[in-house]
Amino acid sequence: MSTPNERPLRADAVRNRRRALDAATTLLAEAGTTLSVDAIAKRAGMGTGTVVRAFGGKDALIDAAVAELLEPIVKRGRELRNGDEGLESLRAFMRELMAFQAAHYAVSDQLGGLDLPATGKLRAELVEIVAGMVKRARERGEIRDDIAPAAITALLGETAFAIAKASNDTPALADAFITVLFDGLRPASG
Amino acid sequence: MSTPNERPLRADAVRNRRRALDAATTLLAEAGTTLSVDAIAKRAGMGTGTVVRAFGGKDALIDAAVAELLEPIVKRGRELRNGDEGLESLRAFMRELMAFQAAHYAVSDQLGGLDLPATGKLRAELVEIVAGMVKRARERGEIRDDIAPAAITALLGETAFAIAKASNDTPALADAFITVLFDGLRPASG
DNA sequence: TGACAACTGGAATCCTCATTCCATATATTT
DNA sequence: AAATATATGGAATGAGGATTCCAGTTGTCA
Repeated sequence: MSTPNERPLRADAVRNRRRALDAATTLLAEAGTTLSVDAIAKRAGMGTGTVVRAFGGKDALIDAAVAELLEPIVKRGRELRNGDEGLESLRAFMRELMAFQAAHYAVSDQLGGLDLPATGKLRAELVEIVAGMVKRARERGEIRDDIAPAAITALLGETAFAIAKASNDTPALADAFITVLFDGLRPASG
Repeated sequence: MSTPNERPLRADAVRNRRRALDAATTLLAEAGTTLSVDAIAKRAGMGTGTVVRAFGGKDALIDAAVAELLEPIVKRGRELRNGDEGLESLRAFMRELMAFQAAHYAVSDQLGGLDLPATGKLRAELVEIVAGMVKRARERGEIRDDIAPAAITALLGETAFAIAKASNDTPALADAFITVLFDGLRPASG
Protein backbone atom coordinates (compact mmCIF):
# COMPACT_ATOMS: atom_id res chain seq x y z
CA MET A 1 0.00 0.00 0.00
CA SER A 2 2.87 2.35 0.64
CA THR A 3 5.25 1.75 -2.28
CA PRO A 4 3.44 -0.19 -5.03
CA ASN A 5 5.37 -1.56 -7.98
CA GLU A 6 8.74 0.17 -7.71
CA ARG A 7 12.05 -1.60 -7.81
CA PRO A 8 12.63 -2.61 -4.19
CA LEU A 9 14.97 -0.42 -2.18
CA ARG A 10 18.24 -1.76 -1.04
CA ALA A 11 18.32 -2.78 2.62
CA ASP A 12 20.52 0.11 3.72
CA ALA A 13 18.32 2.58 1.93
CA VAL A 14 15.29 1.31 3.80
CA ARG A 15 17.17 1.62 7.05
CA ASN A 16 18.25 5.16 6.32
CA ARG A 17 14.78 6.15 5.24
CA ARG A 18 13.52 5.04 8.58
CA ARG A 19 16.27 6.85 10.46
CA ALA A 20 15.75 10.06 8.54
CA LEU A 21 12.06 9.93 9.35
CA ASP A 22 12.76 9.39 13.03
CA ALA A 23 15.30 12.19 13.14
CA ALA A 24 12.81 14.52 11.49
CA THR A 25 10.14 13.55 14.00
CA THR A 26 12.52 14.17 16.86
CA LEU A 27 13.52 17.60 15.64
CA LEU A 28 9.92 18.45 14.91
CA ALA A 29 9.09 17.72 18.51
CA GLU A 30 11.69 20.11 19.84
CA ALA A 31 10.41 23.65 19.92
CA GLY A 32 12.90 26.17 18.67
CA THR A 33 14.99 23.67 16.74
CA THR A 34 16.29 24.48 13.32
CA LEU A 35 14.54 22.13 10.98
CA SER A 36 17.17 22.17 8.25
CA VAL A 37 18.13 19.20 6.15
CA ASP A 38 21.62 19.41 7.57
CA ALA A 39 20.27 19.29 11.12
CA ILE A 40 18.15 16.27 10.27
CA ALA A 41 21.10 14.58 8.62
CA LYS A 42 23.37 15.18 11.58
CA ARG A 43 20.71 13.89 13.95
CA ALA A 44 20.20 10.81 11.83
CA GLY A 45 23.94 10.24 11.54
CA MET A 46 24.11 10.37 7.77
CA GLY A 47 25.09 12.71 4.96
CA THR A 48 22.83 15.47 3.70
CA GLY A 49 22.46 13.90 0.31
CA THR A 50 21.20 10.69 1.78
CA VAL A 51 18.45 12.44 3.67
CA VAL A 52 17.26 14.36 0.66
CA ARG A 53 17.44 11.37 -1.66
CA ALA A 54 15.42 9.20 0.70
CA PHE A 55 12.30 11.21 0.08
CA GLY A 56 13.09 13.39 -2.90
CA GLY A 57 13.30 16.65 -1.04
CA LYS A 58 12.90 18.27 2.32
CA ASP A 59 9.17 18.92 2.09
CA ALA A 60 8.41 15.32 1.23
CA LEU A 61 10.42 14.14 4.20
CA ILE A 62 8.67 16.45 6.63
CA ASP A 63 5.36 15.56 5.06
CA ALA A 64 6.00 11.89 5.65
CA ALA A 65 7.12 12.51 9.23
CA VAL A 66 4.10 14.61 10.14
CA ALA A 67 1.72 12.25 8.40
CA GLU A 68 3.17 9.37 10.37
CA LEU A 69 2.57 11.36 13.52
CA LEU A 70 -1.00 12.12 12.53
CA GLU A 71 -1.88 8.62 11.44
CA PRO A 72 -2.83 7.19 14.86
CA ILE A 73 -5.12 10.02 15.83
CA VAL A 74 -6.87 9.85 12.49
CA LYS A 75 -7.27 6.12 12.88
CA ARG A 76 -8.67 6.65 16.34
CA GLY A 77 -11.12 9.15 14.89
CA ARG A 78 -12.33 6.64 12.33
CA GLU A 79 -12.94 4.09 15.07
CA LEU A 80 -14.88 6.51 17.20
CA ARG A 81 -16.94 7.57 14.23
CA ASN A 82 -17.81 4.06 13.23
CA GLY A 83 -18.97 2.85 16.61
CA ASP A 84 -20.61 6.22 16.93
CA GLU A 85 -22.02 6.92 20.36
CA GLY A 86 -23.13 10.37 19.34
CA LEU A 87 -22.10 13.29 21.48
CA GLU A 88 -19.99 11.16 23.75
CA SER A 89 -17.87 10.03 20.81
CA LEU A 90 -17.41 13.59 19.78
CA ARG A 91 -16.42 14.66 23.24
CA ALA A 92 -14.02 11.77 23.57
CA PHE A 93 -12.46 12.55 20.24
CA MET A 94 -12.04 16.20 21.10
CA ARG A 95 -10.31 15.20 24.29
CA GLU A 96 -7.92 13.00 22.38
CA LEU A 97 -7.38 15.58 19.67
CA MET A 98 -6.48 18.19 22.22
CA ALA A 99 -4.19 15.87 24.11
CA PHE A 100 -2.52 15.04 20.85
CA GLN A 101 -2.11 18.68 19.94
CA ALA A 102 -0.73 19.49 23.36
CA ALA A 103 1.79 16.70 23.06
CA HIS A 104 2.89 17.86 19.64
CA TYR A 105 2.38 21.57 19.87
CA ALA A 106 5.88 22.32 18.72
CA VAL A 107 5.28 20.66 15.39
CA SER A 108 2.91 23.12 13.79
CA ASP A 109 5.17 26.04 14.62
CA GLN A 110 7.71 24.88 12.12
CA LEU A 111 5.55 23.97 9.18
CA GLY A 112 4.89 27.33 7.65
CA GLY A 113 5.56 27.55 3.96
CA LEU A 114 6.09 23.85 3.44
CA ASP A 115 4.09 21.90 0.93
CA LEU A 116 2.67 18.88 2.74
CA PRO A 117 0.12 16.95 0.69
CA ALA A 118 -0.13 13.83 2.82
CA THR A 119 -0.41 15.87 5.98
CA GLY A 120 -3.04 18.01 4.37
CA LYS A 121 -5.08 15.00 3.41
CA LEU A 122 -5.03 13.65 6.95
CA ARG A 123 -5.96 16.98 8.39
CA ALA A 124 -8.86 17.14 5.99
CA GLU A 125 -9.97 13.72 7.11
CA LEU A 126 -9.83 14.85 10.70
CA VAL A 127 -12.18 17.70 9.87
CA GLU A 128 -14.42 15.34 7.98
CA ILE A 129 -14.60 12.99 10.94
CA VAL A 130 -15.54 15.77 13.30
CA ALA A 131 -18.12 17.01 10.81
CA GLY A 132 -19.66 13.55 10.65
CA MET A 133 -19.86 13.30 14.40
CA VAL A 134 -21.42 16.73 14.68
CA LYS A 135 -24.01 15.79 12.11
CA ARG A 136 -24.92 12.60 13.92
CA ALA A 137 -25.07 14.27 17.33
CA ARG A 138 -27.35 16.85 15.91
CA GLU A 139 -29.65 14.30 14.34
CA ARG A 140 -29.91 12.72 17.73
CA GLY A 141 -30.86 16.04 19.19
CA GLU A 142 -27.81 16.11 21.42
CA ILE A 143 -26.58 19.51 20.33
CA ARG A 144 -28.33 22.78 19.57
CA ASP A 145 -29.79 23.18 16.12
CA ASP A 146 -29.70 26.96 15.84
CA ILE A 147 -26.11 26.99 14.64
CA ALA A 148 -24.92 25.58 11.35
CA PRO A 149 -23.09 22.26 11.66
CA ALA A 150 -20.27 23.65 9.58
CA ALA A 151 -19.82 26.45 12.08
CA ILE A 152 -19.74 24.01 14.95
CA THR A 153 -17.23 21.85 13.17
CA ALA A 154 -15.06 24.86 12.51
CA LEU A 155 -15.32 25.97 16.10
CA LEU A 156 -14.29 22.58 17.41
CA GLY A 157 -11.54 22.15 14.88
CA GLU A 158 -10.02 25.57 15.35
CA THR A 159 -10.24 25.31 19.10
CA ALA A 160 -8.61 21.92 19.13
CA PHE A 161 -5.65 23.29 17.24
CA ALA A 162 -5.60 26.58 19.09
CA ILE A 163 -5.17 24.95 22.43
CA ALA A 164 -1.83 23.40 21.65
CA LYS A 165 0.68 25.86 22.97
CA ALA A 166 -1.45 27.21 25.77
CA SER A 167 -2.30 23.84 27.22
CA ASN A 168 1.29 22.85 27.26
CA ASP A 169 1.79 25.39 30.01
CA THR A 170 -1.45 24.48 31.75
CA PRO A 171 -2.51 20.88 31.23
CA ALA A 172 -5.95 21.33 32.83
CA LEU A 173 -6.84 23.83 30.14
CA ALA A 174 -8.10 21.21 27.73
CA ASP A 175 -10.74 20.07 30.19
CA ALA A 176 -11.88 23.63 30.73
CA PHE A 177 -12.12 24.20 27.00
CA ILE A 178 -14.16 21.08 26.49
CA THR A 179 -16.47 21.78 29.39
CA VAL A 180 -17.29 25.28 28.19
CA LEU A 181 -17.58 24.27 24.58
CA PHE A 182 -19.89 21.34 25.16
CA ASP A 183 -22.01 23.18 27.68
CA GLY A 184 -22.40 25.88 25.08
CA LEU A 185 -23.40 23.31 22.50
CA ARG A 186 -26.28 21.82 24.46
CA PRO A 187 -29.69 22.08 22.88
CA ALA A 188 -32.28 24.55 24.11
CA SER A 189 -29.59 26.55 25.79
CA GLY A 190 -30.65 29.88 24.29
CA MET B 1 6.37 60.25 23.14
CA SER B 2 7.46 58.43 20.04
CA THR B 3 10.90 59.90 19.33
CA PRO B 4 12.16 61.77 22.40
CA ASN B 5 15.30 63.82 22.18
CA GLU B 6 16.89 62.67 18.94
CA ARG B 7 18.18 64.94 16.25
CA PRO B 8 15.12 65.61 14.08
CA LEU B 9 14.83 63.57 10.89
CA ARG B 10 15.13 65.28 7.58
CA ALA B 11 11.79 65.89 5.88
CA ASP B 12 12.34 63.30 3.17
CA ALA B 13 13.36 60.73 5.74
CA VAL B 14 10.11 61.24 7.61
CA ARG B 15 8.18 60.85 4.38
CA ASN B 16 9.98 57.63 3.50
CA ARG B 17 9.55 56.23 6.95
CA ARG B 18 5.82 56.68 6.57
CA ARG B 19 5.82 55.15 3.09
CA ALA B 20 7.85 52.15 4.18
CA LEU B 21 5.43 51.56 7.01
CA ASP B 22 2.45 51.74 4.67
CA ALA B 23 4.06 49.43 2.16
CA ALA B 24 4.78 46.92 4.89
CA THR B 25 1.20 47.10 6.10
CA THR B 26 -0.08 46.56 2.57
CA LEU B 27 2.10 43.52 1.98
CA LEU B 28 1.25 42.16 5.39
CA ALA B 29 -2.41 42.28 4.45
CA GLU B 30 -1.90 40.24 1.30
CA ALA B 31 -1.90 36.53 2.03
CA GLY B 32 0.80 34.66 0.22
CA THR B 33 2.98 37.69 -0.41
CA THR B 34 6.72 37.54 0.06
CA LEU B 35 7.46 39.84 2.91
CA SER B 36 11.04 40.59 1.95
CA VAL B 37 12.74 43.91 2.41
CA ASP B 38 13.13 44.16 -1.34
CA ALA B 39 9.44 43.62 -1.87
CA ILE B 40 8.61 46.29 0.66
CA ALA B 41 11.09 48.67 -0.94
CA LYS B 42 9.70 48.10 -4.39
CA ARG B 43 6.17 48.60 -3.11
CA ALA B 44 7.18 51.78 -1.37
CA GLY B 45 9.04 53.03 -4.42
CA MET B 46 12.42 53.37 -2.80
CA GLY B 47 15.74 51.59 -2.48
CA THR B 48 16.34 48.66 -0.15
CA GLY B 49 18.81 50.56 1.94
CA THR B 50 16.33 53.30 2.62
CA VAL B 51 13.77 50.87 3.96
CA VAL B 52 16.20 49.18 6.28
CA ARG B 53 17.71 52.42 7.50
CA ALA B 54 14.33 53.91 8.31
CA PHE B 55 13.80 51.51 11.17
CA GLY B 56 17.16 49.89 11.70
CA GLY B 57 16.26 46.49 10.33
CA LYS B 58 13.47 44.44 8.90
CA ASP B 59 12.09 43.17 12.18
CA ALA B 60 11.79 46.65 13.61
CA LEU B 61 9.92 47.79 10.53
CA ILE B 62 7.45 44.94 10.67
CA ASP B 63 7.11 45.39 14.39
CA ALA B 64 6.19 49.02 13.89
CA ALA B 65 3.71 48.17 11.15
CA VAL B 66 1.94 45.48 13.13
CA ALA B 67 1.92 47.56 16.28
CA GLU B 68 0.31 50.38 14.36
CA LEU B 69 -2.32 47.94 13.19
CA LEU B 70 -2.93 46.67 16.69
CA GLU B 71 -3.07 50.05 18.35
CA PRO B 72 -6.77 50.85 17.68
CA ILE B 73 -8.10 47.55 18.92
CA VAL B 74 -6.03 47.78 22.08
CA LYS B 75 -7.26 51.30 22.64
CA ARG B 76 -10.81 50.10 22.15
CA GLY B 77 -10.19 47.39 24.71
CA ARG B 78 -9.01 49.94 27.25
CA GLU B 79 -12.15 51.97 26.74
CA LEU B 80 -14.42 48.99 27.16
CA ARG B 81 -12.59 47.92 30.26
CA ASN B 82 -12.80 51.33 31.89
CA GLY B 83 -16.50 51.89 31.40
CA ASP B 84 -16.90 48.23 32.31
CA GLU B 85 -20.39 46.88 31.82
CA GLY B 86 -19.32 43.43 32.91
CA LEU B 87 -20.13 40.52 30.66
CA GLU B 88 -21.55 42.74 27.96
CA SER B 89 -18.25 44.57 27.64
CA LEU B 90 -16.45 41.30 27.36
CA ARG B 91 -18.81 40.05 24.72
CA ALA B 92 -18.55 43.28 22.78
CA PHE B 93 -14.78 43.19 22.94
CA MET B 94 -14.66 39.60 21.77
CA ARG B 95 -16.82 40.53 18.84
CA GLU B 96 -14.49 43.34 17.91
CA LEU B 97 -11.40 41.24 18.46
CA MET B 98 -12.72 38.56 16.17
CA ALA B 99 -13.75 41.03 13.52
CA PHE B 100 -10.30 42.53 13.73
CA GLN B 101 -8.64 39.16 13.42
CA ALA B 102 -10.81 38.24 10.49
CA ALA B 103 -9.92 41.47 8.73
CA HIS B 104 -6.23 40.92 9.29
CA TYR B 105 -5.98 37.19 9.23
CA ALA B 106 -3.21 37.23 6.66
CA VAL B 107 -0.91 39.15 8.97
CA SER B 108 -0.13 36.52 11.55
CA ASP B 109 0.75 33.97 8.89
CA GLN B 110 3.86 35.86 8.02
CA LEU B 111 5.25 36.72 11.40
CA GLY B 112 6.93 33.50 12.39
CA GLY B 113 10.49 33.86 13.54
CA LEU B 114 10.47 37.64 13.70
CA ASP B 115 11.37 39.50 16.85
CA LEU B 116 8.55 41.94 17.52
CA PRO B 117 8.78 43.61 20.92
CA ALA B 118 6.20 46.35 20.41
CA THR B 119 3.73 43.91 18.93
CA GLY B 120 4.35 41.53 21.78
CA LYS B 121 3.67 44.20 24.33
CA LEU B 122 0.36 45.09 22.72
CA ARG B 123 -0.68 41.49 22.51
CA ALA B 124 0.11 41.08 26.16
CA GLU B 125 -2.02 44.07 26.96
CA LEU B 126 -4.86 42.55 24.98
CA VAL B 127 -4.67 39.44 27.12
CA GLU B 128 -4.50 41.55 30.25
CA ILE B 129 -7.60 43.45 29.21
CA VAL B 130 -9.54 40.27 28.60
CA ALA B 131 -8.32 38.86 31.91
CA GLY B 132 -9.56 41.97 33.71
CA MET B 133 -12.96 41.73 32.11
CA VAL B 134 -13.25 38.06 32.96
CA LYS B 135 -12.38 38.79 36.56
CA ARG B 136 -14.97 41.53 36.81
CA ALA B 137 -17.68 39.47 35.13
CA ARG B 138 -17.00 36.68 37.51
CA GLU B 139 -17.17 38.93 40.53
CA ARG B 140 -20.55 40.03 39.31
CA GLY B 141 -21.62 36.44 39.08
CA GLU B 142 -22.15 36.68 35.34
CA ILE B 143 -20.00 33.72 34.45
CA ARG B 144 -19.52 30.31 35.95
CA ASP B 145 -17.10 30.01 38.84
CA ASP B 146 -16.12 26.38 38.46
CA ILE B 147 -13.42 27.17 35.92
CA ALA B 148 -10.27 29.14 36.62
CA PRO B 149 -10.33 32.69 35.26
CA ALA B 150 -6.99 32.10 33.64
CA ALA B 151 -8.42 29.17 31.73
CA ILE B 152 -11.35 31.24 30.56
CA THR B 153 -9.06 34.03 29.46
CA ALA B 154 -6.92 31.57 27.57
CA LEU B 155 -9.95 30.02 25.96
CA LEU B 156 -11.27 33.38 24.80
CA GLY B 157 -7.88 34.60 23.66
CA GLU B 158 -6.96 31.49 21.75
CA THR B 159 -10.36 31.27 20.17
CA ALA B 160 -10.28 34.89 19.09
CA PHE B 161 -7.03 34.30 17.28
CA ALA B 162 -8.01 30.90 15.98
CA ILE B 163 -11.04 32.20 14.19
CA ALA B 164 -9.12 34.43 11.84
CA LYS B 165 -8.67 32.34 8.74
CA ALA B 166 -11.85 30.33 9.09
CA SER B 167 -14.11 33.29 9.53
CA ASN B 168 -12.69 34.94 6.49
CA ASP B 169 -14.40 32.26 4.47
CA THR B 170 -17.56 32.35 6.54
CA PRO B 171 -18.27 35.71 8.13
CA ALA B 172 -21.15 34.43 10.29
CA LEU B 173 -18.74 32.14 12.05
CA ALA B 174 -17.69 34.69 14.62
CA ASP B 175 -21.25 35.04 15.86
CA ALA B 176 -21.58 31.30 16.19
CA PHE B 177 -18.33 31.10 18.12
CA ILE B 178 -19.40 33.82 20.51
CA THR B 179 -22.84 32.38 21.05
CA VAL B 180 -21.53 28.95 21.92
CA LEU B 181 -18.68 30.28 24.03
CA PHE B 182 -20.80 32.65 26.09
CA ASP B 183 -23.61 30.17 26.53
CA GLY B 184 -21.01 27.77 27.81
CA LEU B 185 -19.70 30.37 30.20
CA ARG B 186 -23.01 31.06 31.92
CA PRO B 187 -23.15 30.38 35.62
CA ALA B 188 -24.96 27.34 37.00
CA SER B 189 -24.68 25.66 33.64
CA GLY B 190 -23.24 22.44 35.02
C1' DT C 1 33.51 -14.56 -4.84
C1' DG C 2 33.09 -11.44 -8.69
C1' DA C 3 30.48 -8.10 -11.23
C1' DC C 4 27.32 -4.60 -11.12
C1' DA C 5 23.78 -1.75 -9.79
C1' DA C 6 22.26 0.90 -5.95
C1' DC C 7 23.62 3.85 -2.21
C1' DT C 8 26.47 7.08 0.49
C1' DG C 9 29.03 11.27 2.33
C1' DG C 10 29.64 15.79 2.09
C1' DA C 11 31.78 19.32 -0.76
C1' DA C 12 30.35 22.34 -4.41
C1' DT C 13 26.56 24.92 -6.21
C1' DC C 14 22.76 27.83 -6.44
C1' DC C 15 19.12 30.64 -4.24
C1' DT C 16 16.91 33.77 -1.36
C1' DC C 17 17.42 37.44 1.64
C1' DA C 18 18.94 40.84 5.17
C1' DT C 19 22.36 44.08 5.84
C1' DT C 20 26.25 47.18 4.55
C1' DC C 21 28.55 50.54 1.77
C1' DC C 22 29.49 54.57 -0.73
C1' DA C 23 29.23 57.68 -4.61
C1' DT C 24 25.58 60.69 -5.59
C1' DA C 25 21.67 63.62 -4.47
C1' DT C 26 18.85 66.42 -1.47
C1' DA C 27 17.53 69.06 2.52
C1' DT C 28 18.93 72.59 5.79
C1' DT C 29 21.24 76.43 7.54
C1' DT C 30 23.59 80.75 7.15
C1' DA D 1 23.81 80.50 -3.16
C1' DA D 2 27.38 78.13 -0.86
C1' DA D 3 28.54 74.95 2.70
C1' DT D 4 27.44 71.06 5.34
C1' DA D 5 25.02 67.46 7.30
C1' DT D 6 21.72 63.93 5.92
C1' DA D 7 19.56 60.73 3.10
C1' DT D 8 19.20 57.93 -1.10
C1' DG D 9 19.60 54.04 -4.57
C1' DG D 10 20.99 49.80 -5.42
C1' DA D 11 25.16 47.01 -6.15
C1' DA D 12 28.14 44.24 -3.20
C1' DT D 13 28.55 41.26 0.71
C1' DG D 14 27.55 37.50 3.55
C1' DA D 15 24.76 34.09 5.92
C1' DG D 16 21.61 30.22 5.87
C1' DG D 17 20.02 26.44 3.61
C1' DA D 18 18.11 23.26 -0.14
C1' DT D 19 19.68 20.55 -3.85
C1' DT D 20 23.10 18.41 -6.99
C1' DC D 21 27.09 15.80 -8.05
C1' DC D 22 30.34 12.24 -8.15
C1' DA D 23 34.18 9.46 -6.47
C1' DG D 24 34.00 5.91 -3.35
C1' DT D 25 31.37 2.19 -0.80
C1' DT D 26 28.23 -1.47 0.00
C1' DG D 27 24.37 -4.59 -0.85
C1' DT D 28 22.68 -8.01 -4.15
C1' DC D 29 22.56 -11.66 -7.35
C1' DA D 30 24.58 -15.33 -9.94
